[in-house]
Amino acid sequence: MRQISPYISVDCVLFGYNGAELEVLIVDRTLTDEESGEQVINDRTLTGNHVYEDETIEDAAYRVLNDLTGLDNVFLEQFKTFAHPDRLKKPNDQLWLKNSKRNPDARIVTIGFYSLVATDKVKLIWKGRNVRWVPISEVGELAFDHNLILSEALRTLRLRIKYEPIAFELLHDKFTLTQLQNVYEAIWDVELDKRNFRKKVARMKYLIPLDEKQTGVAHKPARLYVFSREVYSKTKKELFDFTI
Amino acid sequence: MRQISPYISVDCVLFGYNGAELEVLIVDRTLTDEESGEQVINDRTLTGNHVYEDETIEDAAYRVLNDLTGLDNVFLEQFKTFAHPDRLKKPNDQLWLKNSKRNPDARIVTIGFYSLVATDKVKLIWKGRNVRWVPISEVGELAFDHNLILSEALRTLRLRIKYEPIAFELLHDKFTLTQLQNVYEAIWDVELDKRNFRKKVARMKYLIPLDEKQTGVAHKPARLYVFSREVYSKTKKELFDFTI
DNA sequence: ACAAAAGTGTTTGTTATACACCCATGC
DNA sequence: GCATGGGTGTATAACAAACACTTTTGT
Repeated sequence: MRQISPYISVDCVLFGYNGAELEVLIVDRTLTDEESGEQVINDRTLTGNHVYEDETIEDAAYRVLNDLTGLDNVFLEQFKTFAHPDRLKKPNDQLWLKNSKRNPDARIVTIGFYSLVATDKVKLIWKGRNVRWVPISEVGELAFDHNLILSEALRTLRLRIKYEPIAFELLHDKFTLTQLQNVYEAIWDVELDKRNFRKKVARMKYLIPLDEKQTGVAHKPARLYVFSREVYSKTKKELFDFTI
Repeated sequence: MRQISPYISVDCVLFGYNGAELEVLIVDRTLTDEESGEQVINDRTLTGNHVYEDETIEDAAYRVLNDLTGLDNVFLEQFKTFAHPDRLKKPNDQLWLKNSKRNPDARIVTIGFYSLVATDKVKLIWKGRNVRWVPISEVGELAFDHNLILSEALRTLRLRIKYEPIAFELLHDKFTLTQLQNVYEAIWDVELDKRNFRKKVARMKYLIPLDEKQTGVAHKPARLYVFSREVYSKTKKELFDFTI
Protein backbone atom coordinates (compact mmCIF):
# COMPACT_ATOMS: atom_id res chain seq x y z
CA MET A 1 0.00 0.00 0.00
CA ARG A 2 1.36 3.31 -1.08
CA GLN A 3 1.94 5.78 1.75
CA ILE A 4 0.31 9.18 1.64
CA SER A 5 2.29 12.15 2.84
CA PRO A 6 0.06 13.81 5.45
CA TYR A 7 1.74 17.22 5.19
CA ILE A 8 2.14 17.83 1.49
CA SER A 9 -0.50 18.42 -1.10
CA VAL A 10 -0.74 19.88 -4.57
CA ASP A 11 -3.46 22.14 -5.90
CA CYS A 12 -3.99 22.52 -9.62
CA VAL A 13 -5.50 25.60 -11.14
CA LEU A 14 -6.68 24.19 -14.44
CA PHE A 15 -7.37 27.05 -16.83
CA GLY A 16 -9.49 26.36 -19.87
CA TYR A 17 -10.41 28.46 -22.88
CA ASN A 18 -13.71 27.87 -24.61
CA GLY A 19 -13.36 30.21 -27.55
CA ALA A 20 -14.71 33.20 -25.66
CA GLU A 21 -13.74 33.27 -22.00
CA LEU A 22 -11.03 32.08 -19.69
CA GLU A 23 -12.43 29.47 -17.34
CA VAL A 24 -11.19 27.45 -14.41
CA LEU A 25 -12.06 23.96 -13.29
CA ILE A 26 -14.06 23.94 -10.06
CA VAL A 27 -15.24 21.02 -7.95
CA ASP A 28 -18.24 21.05 -5.66
CA ARG A 29 -17.60 20.08 -2.07
CA THR A 30 -20.68 18.75 -0.31
CA LEU A 31 -21.12 17.11 3.03
CA THR A 32 -24.42 15.68 4.17
CA ASP A 33 -25.29 15.08 7.81
CA GLU A 34 -25.98 11.37 8.11
CA GLU A 35 -28.76 11.73 10.64
CA SER A 36 -30.69 14.74 9.44
CA GLY A 37 -29.89 14.27 5.75
CA GLU A 38 -29.16 17.96 5.69
CA GLN A 39 -26.33 19.40 3.60
CA VAL A 40 -23.94 20.96 6.07
CA ILE A 41 -21.35 21.87 3.48
CA ASN A 42 -22.02 22.93 -0.08
CA ASP A 43 -19.28 25.02 -1.51
CA ARG A 44 -16.57 24.93 -4.13
CA THR A 45 -12.84 24.19 -4.39
CA LEU A 46 -10.06 24.02 -6.91
CA THR A 47 -8.75 20.58 -7.75
CA GLY A 48 -6.05 19.21 -5.51
CA ASN A 49 -4.81 16.10 -3.87
CA HIS A 50 -2.30 14.62 -1.47
CA VAL A 51 1.16 13.53 -2.56
CA TYR A 52 2.45 9.99 -2.09
CA GLU A 53 5.62 9.65 -0.06
CA ASP A 54 7.57 8.24 -2.99
CA GLU A 55 6.10 10.58 -5.58
CA THR A 56 7.43 13.89 -6.88
CA ILE A 57 5.11 16.86 -6.58
CA GLU A 58 5.09 17.19 -10.39
CA ASP A 59 3.89 13.60 -10.71
CA ALA A 60 1.24 14.25 -8.09
CA ALA A 61 0.01 17.29 -9.97
CA TYR A 62 -0.11 15.31 -13.22
CA ARG A 63 -2.03 12.60 -11.42
CA VAL A 64 -4.65 15.13 -10.27
CA LEU A 65 -5.05 16.40 -13.80
CA ASN A 66 -5.12 13.00 -15.36
CA ASP A 67 -7.76 11.81 -12.88
CA LEU A 68 -10.00 14.70 -13.83
CA THR A 69 -9.43 14.99 -17.54
CA GLY A 70 -7.76 11.83 -18.77
CA LEU A 71 -5.29 14.17 -20.41
CA ASP A 72 -1.59 13.62 -20.64
CA ASN A 73 1.00 15.99 -22.01
CA VAL A 74 -0.68 19.13 -20.85
CA PHE A 75 1.14 22.29 -19.88
CA LEU A 76 1.72 22.25 -16.13
CA GLU A 77 3.91 24.53 -14.08
CA GLN A 78 4.58 25.09 -10.41
CA PHE A 79 3.91 28.72 -9.52
CA LYS A 80 3.78 29.22 -5.76
CA THR A 81 3.58 27.41 -2.44
CA PHE A 82 0.98 28.12 0.21
CA ALA A 83 1.72 27.23 3.79
CA HIS A 84 0.04 29.72 6.09
CA PRO A 85 -0.58 28.06 9.48
CA ASP A 86 -4.24 29.08 9.32
CA ARG A 87 -4.95 28.21 5.73
CA LEU A 88 -7.33 25.36 6.65
CA LYS A 89 -8.93 26.99 9.65
CA LYS A 90 -12.26 28.27 8.33
CA PRO A 91 -15.21 26.49 10.01
CA ASN A 92 -16.31 24.61 6.91
CA ASP A 93 -12.76 23.50 6.23
CA GLN A 94 -12.34 22.20 9.78
CA LEU A 95 -15.61 20.34 9.54
CA TRP A 96 -14.59 18.83 6.24
CA LEU A 97 -11.23 17.66 7.53
CA LYS A 98 -12.71 16.11 10.65
CA ASN A 99 -15.36 14.36 8.61
CA SER A 100 -12.78 12.84 6.27
CA LYS A 101 -10.87 11.56 9.31
CA ARG A 102 -7.97 13.92 8.89
CA ASN A 103 -6.31 15.87 11.64
CA PRO A 104 -7.86 19.35 11.44
CA ASP A 105 -4.87 20.85 13.26
CA ALA A 106 -2.21 19.46 10.94
CA ARG A 107 -0.36 22.04 8.95
CA ILE A 108 -0.49 21.12 5.29
CA VAL A 109 1.78 22.75 2.75
CA THR A 110 0.30 22.90 -0.70
CA ILE A 111 2.27 23.49 -3.84
CA GLY A 112 0.27 25.35 -6.46
CA PHE A 113 0.43 24.34 -10.11
CA TYR A 114 -1.38 25.85 -13.02
CA SER A 115 -2.28 24.17 -16.24
CA LEU A 116 -3.66 25.22 -19.61
CA VAL A 117 -6.04 23.34 -21.89
CA ALA A 118 -8.67 23.95 -24.53
CA THR A 119 -11.95 23.38 -22.72
CA ASP A 120 -13.53 21.34 -25.47
CA LYS A 121 -10.55 19.00 -25.71
CA VAL A 122 -11.40 17.77 -22.25
CA LYS A 123 -13.90 15.08 -21.34
CA LEU A 124 -14.36 15.68 -17.62
CA ILE A 125 -14.23 12.57 -15.46
CA TRP A 126 -16.68 12.80 -12.64
CA LYS A 127 -16.14 9.83 -10.36
CA GLY A 128 -18.90 11.06 -8.07
CA ARG A 129 -17.60 14.63 -7.94
CA ASN A 130 -19.40 17.51 -9.49
CA VAL A 131 -16.73 19.02 -11.70
CA ARG A 132 -17.29 21.91 -14.07
CA TRP A 133 -15.81 24.86 -15.91
CA VAL A 134 -16.53 28.28 -14.43
CA PRO A 135 -15.66 31.59 -16.12
CA ILE A 136 -12.98 33.42 -14.14
CA SER A 137 -15.30 36.34 -13.50
CA GLU A 138 -17.97 34.13 -11.95
CA VAL A 139 -15.93 32.03 -9.55
CA GLY A 140 -17.12 33.53 -6.27
CA GLU A 141 -16.00 32.31 -2.89
CA LEU A 142 -13.98 29.12 -2.65
CA ALA A 143 -13.06 26.85 0.24
CA PHE A 144 -9.70 26.80 2.04
CA ASP A 145 -7.32 29.47 0.67
CA HIS A 146 -8.33 28.66 -2.88
CA ASN A 147 -9.32 32.20 -3.81
CA LEU A 148 -5.79 33.26 -2.99
CA ILE A 149 -4.32 30.35 -4.93
CA LEU A 150 -6.48 31.18 -7.93
CA SER A 151 -5.58 34.85 -7.94
CA GLU A 152 -1.86 34.10 -7.70
CA ALA A 153 -2.20 31.58 -10.52
CA LEU A 154 -3.96 34.16 -12.66
CA ARG A 155 -1.31 36.74 -11.90
CA THR A 156 1.36 34.26 -12.94
CA LEU A 157 -0.49 33.35 -16.14
CA ARG A 158 -0.94 37.00 -17.11
CA LEU A 159 2.75 37.62 -16.67
CA ARG A 160 4.04 34.41 -18.23
CA ILE A 161 1.97 34.78 -21.36
CA LYS A 162 3.73 38.08 -22.03
CA TYR A 163 7.13 36.51 -22.20
CA GLU A 164 6.64 32.87 -23.08
CA PRO A 165 4.84 31.15 -25.91
CA ILE A 166 2.13 29.38 -23.94
CA ALA A 167 -1.05 30.93 -25.34
CA PHE A 168 -1.25 28.01 -27.80
CA GLU A 169 -1.69 25.63 -24.88
CA LEU A 170 -5.23 26.97 -24.52
CA LEU A 171 -6.09 26.14 -28.13
CA HIS A 172 -6.27 23.07 -30.32
CA ASP A 173 -3.11 22.00 -32.12
CA LYS A 174 -4.21 23.87 -35.23
CA PHE A 175 -5.59 27.33 -34.64
CA THR A 176 -6.35 30.57 -36.45
CA LEU A 177 -4.71 33.89 -35.70
CA THR A 178 -8.01 35.32 -34.55
CA GLN A 179 -8.37 32.51 -32.03
CA LEU A 180 -4.86 33.25 -30.79
CA GLN A 181 -5.64 36.94 -30.46
CA ASN A 182 -8.82 36.10 -28.56
CA VAL A 183 -6.78 34.16 -25.99
CA TYR A 184 -4.70 37.24 -25.17
CA GLU A 185 -7.78 39.39 -25.06
CA ALA A 186 -9.55 36.98 -22.72
CA ILE A 187 -6.60 36.64 -20.36
CA TRP A 188 -5.84 40.34 -20.16
CA ASP A 189 -9.37 41.60 -20.64
CA VAL A 190 -8.28 44.04 -23.33
CA GLU A 191 -8.95 44.57 -27.00
CA LEU A 192 -6.05 44.29 -29.44
CA ASP A 193 -5.78 45.67 -32.95
CA LYS A 194 -6.02 42.89 -35.55
CA ARG A 195 -3.45 44.28 -37.97
CA ASN A 196 -0.88 45.12 -35.30
CA PHE A 197 -1.38 41.75 -33.68
CA ARG A 198 -0.69 40.00 -36.96
CA LYS A 199 2.41 42.06 -37.61
CA LYS A 200 3.64 40.98 -34.22
CA VAL A 201 3.02 37.28 -34.60
CA ALA A 202 4.48 37.36 -38.11
CA ARG A 203 7.82 37.88 -36.41
CA MET A 204 7.43 34.72 -34.36
CA LYS A 205 9.06 32.16 -36.57
CA TYR A 206 7.80 29.33 -34.42
CA LEU A 207 4.23 30.02 -35.56
CA ILE A 208 4.01 27.88 -38.67
CA PRO A 209 1.29 28.61 -41.25
CA LEU A 210 -0.27 25.49 -42.75
CA ASP A 211 -1.69 25.00 -46.26
CA GLU A 212 -4.95 24.29 -44.58
CA LYS A 213 -8.06 26.26 -43.74
CA GLN A 214 -10.93 26.28 -41.33
CA THR A 215 -13.96 24.32 -42.49
CA GLY A 216 -17.61 24.61 -41.63
CA VAL A 217 -17.69 28.33 -41.03
CA ALA A 218 -20.16 30.65 -42.72
CA HIS A 219 -17.54 33.12 -43.85
CA LYS A 220 -14.15 33.23 -45.49
CA PRO A 221 -12.26 30.38 -43.80
CA ALA A 222 -9.13 31.34 -41.91
CA ARG A 223 -5.72 29.87 -42.37
CA LEU A 224 -4.56 27.41 -39.68
CA TYR A 225 -1.27 27.62 -37.79
CA VAL A 226 0.69 25.33 -35.51
CA PHE A 227 3.24 26.12 -32.84
CA SER A 228 6.66 24.55 -33.41
CA ARG A 229 8.48 23.85 -30.19
CA GLU A 230 11.64 22.98 -32.13
CA VAL A 231 11.75 26.31 -33.95
CA TYR A 232 11.08 28.07 -30.67
CA SER A 233 13.94 26.34 -28.86
CA LYS A 234 16.32 27.13 -31.69
CA THR A 235 15.41 30.75 -32.16
CA LYS A 236 14.49 32.03 -28.74
CA LYS A 237 16.65 34.92 -27.86
CA GLU A 238 18.18 34.66 -24.48
CA LEU A 239 17.85 36.99 -21.60
CA PHE A 240 19.33 40.09 -23.11
CA ASP A 241 16.52 42.49 -23.79
CA PHE A 242 15.88 43.94 -20.39
CA THR A 243 12.83 46.07 -20.22
CA ILE A 244 12.23 46.58 -16.48
CA MET B 1 8.55 25.88 23.81
CA ARG B 2 7.89 26.67 20.22
CA GLN B 3 7.20 23.61 18.05
CA ILE B 4 9.32 22.98 14.99
CA SER B 5 7.61 21.67 11.89
CA PRO B 6 9.61 18.54 10.99
CA TYR B 7 8.53 18.49 7.36
CA ILE B 8 8.86 22.08 6.20
CA SER B 9 11.97 24.13 5.76
CA VAL B 10 13.01 27.26 3.94
CA ASP B 11 16.22 27.82 2.03
CA CYS B 12 17.42 31.32 1.29
CA VAL B 13 19.62 32.13 -1.66
CA LEU B 14 21.11 35.38 -0.49
CA PHE B 15 22.62 37.19 -3.46
CA GLY B 16 25.11 39.95 -2.81
CA TYR B 17 26.81 42.44 -5.06
CA ASN B 18 30.23 43.73 -4.13
CA GLY B 19 30.74 46.31 -6.86
CA ALA B 20 32.20 43.82 -9.27
CA GLU B 21 30.66 40.38 -9.07
CA LEU B 22 27.44 38.67 -8.10
CA GLU B 23 28.01 36.58 -5.00
CA VAL B 24 25.99 34.19 -2.89
CA LEU B 25 26.14 33.49 0.82
CA ILE B 26 27.54 30.06 1.59
CA VAL B 27 27.86 28.25 4.92
CA ASP B 28 30.40 25.55 5.69
CA ARG B 29 29.04 22.28 7.00
CA THR B 30 31.53 20.29 9.03
CA LEU B 31 31.15 17.19 11.14
CA THR B 32 33.98 15.80 13.23
CA ASP B 33 34.10 12.21 14.40
CA GLU B 34 34.18 12.37 18.20
CA GLU B 35 36.49 9.39 18.60
CA SER B 36 39.04 9.83 15.85
CA GLY B 37 38.83 13.61 15.73
CA GLU B 38 38.67 13.27 11.96
CA GLN B 39 36.50 15.52 9.84
CA VAL B 40 33.95 13.23 8.24
CA ILE B 41 31.99 16.02 6.57
CA ASN B 42 33.43 19.25 5.21
CA ASP B 43 31.32 20.75 2.52
CA ARG B 44 29.09 23.72 1.81
CA THR B 45 25.41 24.62 1.85
CA LEU B 46 23.11 27.53 1.21
CA THR B 47 21.46 29.07 4.24
CA GLY B 48 18.25 27.49 5.40
CA ASN B 49 16.28 26.54 8.43
CA HIS B 50 13.22 24.79 9.74
CA VAL B 51 9.87 26.55 10.07
CA TYR B 52 8.00 26.80 13.36
CA GLU B 53 4.52 25.35 13.41
CA ASP B 54 2.92 28.72 14.07
CA GLU B 55 5.14 30.68 11.71
CA THR B 56 4.55 31.66 8.10
CA ILE B 57 7.20 30.59 5.63
CA GLU B 58 7.91 34.24 4.83
CA ASP B 59 8.61 34.92 8.51
CA ALA B 60 10.83 31.87 8.66
CA ALA B 61 12.82 33.07 5.67
CA TYR B 62 13.20 36.52 7.21
CA ARG B 63 14.35 34.89 10.42
CA VAL B 64 17.08 32.99 8.57
CA LEU B 65 18.26 36.20 6.94
CA ASN B 66 18.10 38.22 10.08
CA ASP B 67 20.05 35.58 12.01
CA LEU B 68 22.83 35.75 9.46
CA THR B 69 22.94 39.39 8.59
CA GLY B 70 21.03 41.32 11.25
CA LEU B 71 19.25 42.95 8.34
CA ASP B 72 15.60 43.78 8.19
CA ASN B 73 13.66 45.14 5.28
CA VAL B 74 15.57 43.30 2.62
CA PHE B 75 14.13 42.16 -0.65
CA LEU B 76 12.93 38.58 -0.27
CA GLU B 77 10.81 36.54 -2.62
CA GLN B 78 9.61 32.98 -2.82
CA PHE B 79 10.67 31.45 -6.13
CA LYS B 80 10.21 27.69 -6.12
CA THR B 81 9.57 24.69 -3.89
CA PHE B 82 11.75 21.61 -3.82
CA ALA B 83 10.28 18.36 -2.62
CA HIS B 84 11.89 15.48 -4.48
CA PRO B 85 11.65 12.33 -2.31
CA ASP B 86 15.39 11.77 -2.71
CA ARG B 87 16.58 15.31 -2.18
CA LEU B 88 18.33 14.49 1.13
CA LYS B 89 19.61 11.07 0.20
CA LYS B 90 23.27 11.67 -0.65
CA PRO B 91 25.59 9.84 1.79
CA ASN B 92 26.92 13.00 3.46
CA ASP B 93 23.41 14.35 3.86
CA GLN B 94 22.19 11.15 5.49
CA LEU B 95 25.15 11.16 7.84
CA TRP B 96 24.49 14.78 8.73
CA LEU B 97 20.81 14.18 9.46
CA LYS B 98 21.50 11.14 11.61
CA ASN B 99 24.15 13.03 13.54
CA SER B 100 21.81 15.90 14.31
CA LYS B 101 19.21 13.40 15.57
CA ARG B 102 16.84 13.92 12.73
CA ASN B 103 15.05 11.19 10.85
CA PRO B 104 17.11 10.65 7.69
CA ASP B 105 14.14 9.07 5.93
CA ALA B 106 11.73 11.94 6.54
CA ARG B 107 10.64 13.79 3.46
CA ILE B 108 11.25 17.47 3.92
CA VAL B 109 9.72 20.04 1.60
CA THR B 110 11.79 23.17 1.29
CA ILE B 111 10.49 26.44 -0.02
CA GLY B 112 13.17 28.42 -1.83
CA PHE B 113 13.48 32.18 -1.33
CA TYR B 114 15.97 34.53 -2.86
CA SER B 115 17.14 37.79 -1.45
CA LEU B 116 19.19 40.74 -2.67
CA VAL B 117 21.63 42.90 -0.69
CA ALA B 118 24.73 44.99 -1.15
CA THR B 119 27.52 42.82 0.20
CA ASP B 120 29.20 45.60 2.13
CA LYS B 121 25.99 46.60 3.88
CA VAL B 122 26.08 43.27 5.66
CA LYS B 123 27.98 42.40 8.79
CA LEU B 124 27.88 38.61 8.77
CA ILE B 125 26.89 37.00 12.04
CA TRP B 126 28.86 33.84 12.59
CA LYS B 127 27.50 32.15 15.72
CA GLY B 128 29.97 29.32 15.27
CA ARG B 129 29.22 28.88 11.59
CA ASN B 130 31.66 29.66 8.88
CA VAL B 131 29.66 32.00 6.65
CA ARG B 132 31.03 33.79 3.63
CA TRP B 133 30.35 35.37 0.27
CA VAL B 134 31.32 33.30 -2.76
CA PRO B 135 31.24 34.58 -6.35
CA ILE B 136 28.60 32.75 -8.35
CA SER B 137 31.21 31.36 -10.73
CA GLU B 138 33.20 29.77 -7.90
CA VAL B 139 30.47 28.06 -5.92
CA GLY B 140 31.32 24.43 -6.76
CA GLU B 141 29.47 21.46 -5.34
CA LEU B 142 26.95 22.02 -2.56
CA ALA B 143 25.23 19.67 -0.14
CA PHE B 144 21.64 18.44 -0.42
CA ASP B 145 19.96 19.71 -3.61
CA HIS B 146 21.42 23.16 -3.10
CA ASN B 147 23.09 23.39 -6.51
CA LEU B 148 19.66 22.93 -8.05
CA ILE B 149 18.13 25.50 -5.72
CA LEU B 150 20.87 27.99 -6.53
CA SER B 151 20.55 27.57 -10.27
CA GLU B 152 16.78 28.00 -10.15
CA ALA B 153 17.19 31.10 -7.99
CA LEU B 154 19.68 32.54 -10.46
CA ARG B 155 17.36 31.77 -13.35
CA THR B 156 14.55 33.57 -11.53
CA LEU B 157 16.75 36.56 -10.72
CA ARG B 158 17.92 36.88 -14.34
CA LEU B 159 14.34 36.91 -15.52
CA ARG B 160 12.85 39.13 -12.81
CA ILE B 161 15.46 41.82 -13.20
CA LYS B 162 14.36 42.23 -16.81
CA TYR B 163 10.83 43.13 -15.89
CA GLU B 164 10.91 44.47 -12.37
CA PRO B 165 12.87 47.24 -10.72
CA ILE B 166 14.92 45.18 -8.30
CA ALA B 167 18.50 45.86 -9.41
CA PHE B 168 18.66 48.67 -6.82
CA GLU B 169 18.24 46.12 -4.06
CA LEU B 170 21.82 45.03 -4.71
CA LEU B 171 23.15 48.56 -4.19
CA HIS B 172 23.21 51.15 -1.44
CA ASP B 173 20.28 53.51 -1.19
CA LYS B 174 22.16 56.11 -3.20
CA PHE B 175 23.94 54.81 -6.26
CA THR B 176 25.48 55.98 -9.52
CA LEU B 177 24.26 54.99 -12.95
CA THR B 178 27.52 53.17 -13.63
CA GLN B 179 26.98 51.07 -10.53
CA LEU B 180 23.49 50.27 -11.70
CA GLN B 181 24.75 49.28 -15.13
CA ASN B 182 27.38 47.07 -13.51
CA VAL B 183 24.67 45.17 -11.65
CA TYR B 184 22.98 44.22 -14.91
CA GLU B 185 26.30 43.32 -16.46
CA ALA B 186 27.25 41.12 -13.50
CA ILE B 187 23.93 39.31 -13.40
CA TRP B 188 23.71 38.67 -17.12
CA ASP B 189 27.42 38.42 -17.79
CA VAL B 190 27.20 40.84 -20.69
CA GLU B 191 28.56 44.27 -21.56
CA LEU B 192 26.10 47.09 -22.10
CA ASP B 193 26.67 50.37 -23.92
CA LYS B 194 26.91 53.28 -21.51
CA ARG B 195 25.05 55.82 -23.63
CA ASN B 196 22.22 53.48 -24.58
CA PHE B 197 21.90 52.31 -21.00
CA ARG B 198 21.54 55.89 -19.80
CA LYS B 199 18.94 56.67 -22.43
CA LYS B 200 16.98 53.70 -21.18
CA VAL B 201 17.10 54.55 -17.50
CA ALA B 202 16.30 58.18 -18.28
CA ARG B 203 12.82 56.94 -19.16
CA MET B 204 12.35 55.34 -15.75
CA LYS B 205 10.73 58.10 -13.80
CA TYR B 206 11.18 56.26 -10.54
CA LEU B 207 14.94 56.75 -10.72
CA ILE B 208 15.37 60.08 -8.99
CA PRO B 209 18.55 62.10 -9.54
CA LEU B 210 19.88 63.81 -6.42
CA ASP B 211 21.80 67.09 -6.12
CA GLU B 212 24.57 65.06 -4.66
CA LYS B 213 27.77 63.50 -5.92
CA GLN B 214 30.13 60.70 -5.14
CA THR B 215 32.97 61.65 -2.83
CA GLY B 216 36.42 60.23 -2.34
CA VAL B 217 36.97 59.07 -5.89
CA ALA B 218 40.03 59.99 -7.94
CA HIS B 219 38.07 61.12 -10.93
CA LYS B 220 35.07 63.18 -11.87
CA PRO B 221 32.49 62.27 -9.24
CA ALA B 222 29.25 60.77 -10.49
CA ARG B 223 25.78 61.94 -9.67
CA LEU B 224 23.82 59.88 -7.16
CA TYR B 225 20.33 58.49 -7.69
CA VAL B 226 17.67 56.90 -5.53
CA PHE B 227 14.86 54.54 -6.39
CA SER B 228 11.39 55.83 -5.55
CA ARG B 229 8.96 53.05 -4.78
CA GLU B 230 6.08 55.52 -4.75
CA VAL B 231 6.78 56.82 -8.22
CA TYR B 232 7.17 53.26 -9.41
CA SER B 233 3.81 52.17 -8.01
CA LYS B 234 2.10 55.16 -9.54
CA THR B 235 3.62 54.97 -12.98
CA LYS B 236 4.14 51.31 -13.65
CA LYS B 237 2.36 50.36 -16.76
CA GLU B 238 0.21 47.37 -16.33
CA LEU B 239 0.33 44.12 -18.14
CA PHE B 240 -0.33 45.36 -21.63
CA ASP B 241 2.92 45.20 -23.56
CA PHE B 242 3.16 41.56 -24.42
CA THR B 243 6.45 40.65 -25.97
CA ILE B 244 6.55 36.83 -25.91
C1' DA C 1 50.01 67.03 -16.26
C1' DC C 2 48.07 62.76 -16.08
C1' DA C 3 45.00 58.95 -14.90
C1' DA C 4 40.39 57.67 -14.31
C1' DA C 5 35.77 57.50 -14.89
C1' DA C 6 31.65 60.83 -15.93
C1' DG C 7 28.82 62.53 -19.13
C1' DT C 8 26.86 63.48 -23.64
C1' DG C 9 24.36 63.16 -29.46
C1' DT C 10 23.58 61.44 -33.98
C1' DT C 11 22.37 58.17 -37.35
C1' DT C 12 20.07 54.11 -38.96
C1' DG C 13 17.02 50.46 -38.54
C1' DT C 14 13.19 48.31 -36.12
C1' DT C 15 8.99 48.23 -33.58
C1' DA C 16 4.57 50.34 -31.75
C1' DT C 17 0.36 52.56 -32.64
C1' DA C 18 -3.55 54.27 -35.00
C1' DC C 19 -6.61 53.56 -38.48
C1' DA C 20 -10.44 51.47 -43.03
C1' DC C 21 -11.42 48.72 -46.74
C1' DC C 22 -12.01 44.65 -49.93
C1' DC C 23 -12.37 39.42 -50.00
C1' DA C 24 -14.03 34.64 -49.72
C1' DT C 25 -17.35 31.67 -48.08
C1' DG C 26 -22.08 29.57 -46.43
C1' DC C 27 -26.55 30.31 -46.42
C1' DG D 1 -27.00 38.87 -52.55
C1' DC D 2 -25.98 39.36 -47.95
C1' DA D 3 -24.01 38.45 -43.50
C1' DT D 4 -19.79 37.09 -41.38
C1' DG D 5 -15.33 37.21 -40.13
C1' DG D 6 -10.55 36.98 -42.95
C1' DG D 7 -7.01 39.45 -44.49
C1' DT D 8 -4.12 43.46 -45.78
C1' DG D 9 -0.82 48.73 -45.81
C1' DT D 10 0.75 53.24 -44.52
C1' DA D 11 2.24 57.05 -41.84
C1' DT D 12 4.10 58.74 -37.43
C1' DA D 13 6.32 58.25 -33.19
C1' DA D 14 9.12 55.69 -29.95
C1' DC D 15 12.87 52.77 -29.12
C1' DA D 16 17.22 49.95 -30.10
C1' DA D 17 21.94 49.68 -31.54
C1' DA D 18 26.28 51.30 -32.92
C1' DC D 19 29.71 54.45 -32.13
C1' DA D 20 33.95 58.73 -29.85
C1' DC D 21 35.07 62.63 -27.60
C1' DT D 22 35.20 66.27 -23.83
C1' DT D 23 34.85 67.16 -18.76
C1' DT D 24 35.91 66.95 -13.94
C1' DT D 25 38.23 65.51 -10.24
C1' DG D 26 42.41 63.55 -7.17
C1' DT D 27 47.01 62.76 -7.04
